[in-house]
Amino acid sequence: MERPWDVYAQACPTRMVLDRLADKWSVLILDRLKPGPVRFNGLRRDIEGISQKVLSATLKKLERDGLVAREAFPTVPVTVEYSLTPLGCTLTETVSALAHWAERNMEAVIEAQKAYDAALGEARHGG
Amino acid sequence: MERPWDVYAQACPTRMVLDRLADKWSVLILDRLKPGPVRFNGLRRDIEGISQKVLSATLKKLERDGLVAREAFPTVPVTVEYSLTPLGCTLTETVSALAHWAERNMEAVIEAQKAYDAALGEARHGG
DNA sequence: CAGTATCCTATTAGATACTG
DNA sequence: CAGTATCTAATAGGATACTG
Repeated sequence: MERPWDVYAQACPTRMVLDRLADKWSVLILDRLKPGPVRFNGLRRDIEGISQKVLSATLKKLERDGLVAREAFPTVPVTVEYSLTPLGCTLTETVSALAHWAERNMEAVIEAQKAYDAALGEARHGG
Repeated sequence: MERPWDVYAQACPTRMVLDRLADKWSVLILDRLKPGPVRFNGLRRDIEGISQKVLSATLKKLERDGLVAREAFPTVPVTVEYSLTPLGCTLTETVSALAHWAERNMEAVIEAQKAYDAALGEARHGG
């Protein structure tokens, strides 16, 4: 069963790409992979709060999109390294810009939230 | 009840901001607001596939974050305009970069997906 | 026009246990 | 180590009806 979003994503592929990026975990994984290859459990440790299941699923999507490469080494037990593809590299530059924006403007956003919430409280008491 | 994500978002506010951006609808709304103010039903029409409920909720979040401003005019029936705040404006520049990346690399992503899916099919038949 | 409220289903995500 | 499978709880989102 297709959801409306899927239908529109097909009509406008940009949305499809955006849909992949519009995922907090993807952004975090991409960012974590920037310095170099990382193993599955390394990612799991670094990205606090992500479950094994979601990490696995997200990596698969990123691999399918050609953003992340998976390489398995025939050790015992098996070792698997995830790294950025060239395509993934170009993306992380943009993603970094987003992360930097977040860092720079985090406080402004938090202030805005406080003001908004305070105004709501005012409205409730005063009106 | 707090989900793990919320806990980590509090510890790392960048994640909180990222969490807001990591939403396909937010990106689309921000982008649609770039040229100038748009009314509620205007957004609803322009952003195909979004429901009234989700549009309303997303706009509220964006307003709370100080990214979008809401102005109501005392007409009958009431008219409401949504526009970017200065903070929202700075964000859209970064978001645009992301959209442009998507446009430029859309084909590469689709090719990667095809290759990935084909390889899976091979594996199933051959292995 | 610009929403809110309600109901209900579908998808997601967490916990846990298991495997090569 | 690097996952998959299964079950379940929570949430998001669509459809619809209603309001100032």
